[in-house]
Amino acid sequence: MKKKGKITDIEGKKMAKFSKIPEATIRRLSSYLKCMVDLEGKNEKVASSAVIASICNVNAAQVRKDFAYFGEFGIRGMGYNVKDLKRHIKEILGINREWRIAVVGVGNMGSALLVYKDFLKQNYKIVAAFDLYPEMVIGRISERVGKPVEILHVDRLKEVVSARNIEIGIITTPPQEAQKVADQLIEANIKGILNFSPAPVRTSENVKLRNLFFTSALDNLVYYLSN
Amino acid sequence: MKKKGKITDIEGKKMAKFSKIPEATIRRLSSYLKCMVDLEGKNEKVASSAVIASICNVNAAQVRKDFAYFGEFGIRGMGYNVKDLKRHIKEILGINREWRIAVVGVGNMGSALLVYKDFLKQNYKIVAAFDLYPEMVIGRISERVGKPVEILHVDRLKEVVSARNIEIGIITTPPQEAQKVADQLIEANIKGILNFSPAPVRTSENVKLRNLFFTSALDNLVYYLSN
DNA sequence: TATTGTGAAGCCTTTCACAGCA
DNA sequence: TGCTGTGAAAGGCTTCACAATA
Repeated sequence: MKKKGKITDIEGKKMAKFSKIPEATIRRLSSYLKCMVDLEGKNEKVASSAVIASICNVNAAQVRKDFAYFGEFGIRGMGYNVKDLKRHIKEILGINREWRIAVVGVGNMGSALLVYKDFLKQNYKIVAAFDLYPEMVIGRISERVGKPVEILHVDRLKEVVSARNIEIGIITTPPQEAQKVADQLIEANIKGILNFSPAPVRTSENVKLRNLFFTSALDNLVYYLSN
Repeated sequence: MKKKGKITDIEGKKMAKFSKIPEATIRRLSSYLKCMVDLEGKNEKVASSAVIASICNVNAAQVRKDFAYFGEFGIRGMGYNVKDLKRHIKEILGINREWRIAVVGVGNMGSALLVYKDFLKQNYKIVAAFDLYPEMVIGRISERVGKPVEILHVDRLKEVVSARNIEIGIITTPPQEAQKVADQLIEANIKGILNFSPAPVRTSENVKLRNLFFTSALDNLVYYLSN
């Protein structure tokens, strides 16, 4: 950080000073992070932008520019220190602390998420699960995945979100329930929603929404297979 | 289609004549399609670009321009016919026919996908499932999800992909198996791979890859919650 | 010497604004 | 009249090319 200092340290937290960070950069940061975890697992200490670029399928200048938005993390002539870069990316993304999550809808997908190991590795902690029929859920999944969290009736959503300091809700209900659940999450003062259900969902202005549509990934793949 | 005819009909198939279609447009088409399905379910016959834009959180001009790459689908003064537009989008994406899929790795996530209803609705058909320990899988999931497809040993992948005309492989193995499975799928002459495992995967030039990293969606959400 | 950090150029995408049309 | 289709302008992102430097 020298000429134009791109980062401010406020109370020990790194923040982008110039908030004109491209959305695409943020998306790529996630993928760079996966790359760092992978390289760390292979005991690589240092990685050049060229190496990172080739793993993540992007241009090397892109990689350097993406990092440069947030500071000077590299060593000229060498590359980037894998451990340090990993730490920096986590700080930038805000995932250098635990995020407490509720899963709403404990069907097949929901129960898969309850035991999804990659969430835990990344400091994402599912601390509550809700369903319309908690007793049936327990019968359905308990012998298979154990009992990672108690399954509660969805009526208790607001109370429990508040009591357990839950900031993010994941919707894994059937599509016809998705909007209702979103409304309940908003009512419970959730901060962000990740919608796994294949239905469009509206939120209020102050609740961030991300959709994760499985078929969209397939649609995209198929388009490029067909054209 | 009038001045610059953006579409050719070759053997009954619509194709983009000028292939300079933005990638972002293709991503949005998927979301417009979900919107159309939703509106159709609500018995809406016609939708303006403004309505579609507001549901999909984009600009109305964007919506019109996206469609205009492929033809003139709208009616001035009216909007777009929901059913027709849905059909057009499916044609453009190439999902107006069945796509045969194999799921590799029948753990919690894999078995959730085997019975994921939205795939079927969209003409995505899972016609084979593979695991390292098929007998154990059957014990694990059969009483819960029934037996949508027979679970086969992964050794039979190449043979079965060929015999069943499978074009797409979905990887839902633990991360440490992902690359090996990708290599086997490539060896089996698969056309495209959708990687659900949280590990980076390399493919050969002629095999298209899409990653669907759950934590990336969370990372992105969290970044915007933190900043 | 190898590789980063970065202005500047070029390219791509979005938005505006309005002509064209049902 | 109301909404689409689209040229042109604006804006944003990526890539190039090279100075800076460990």
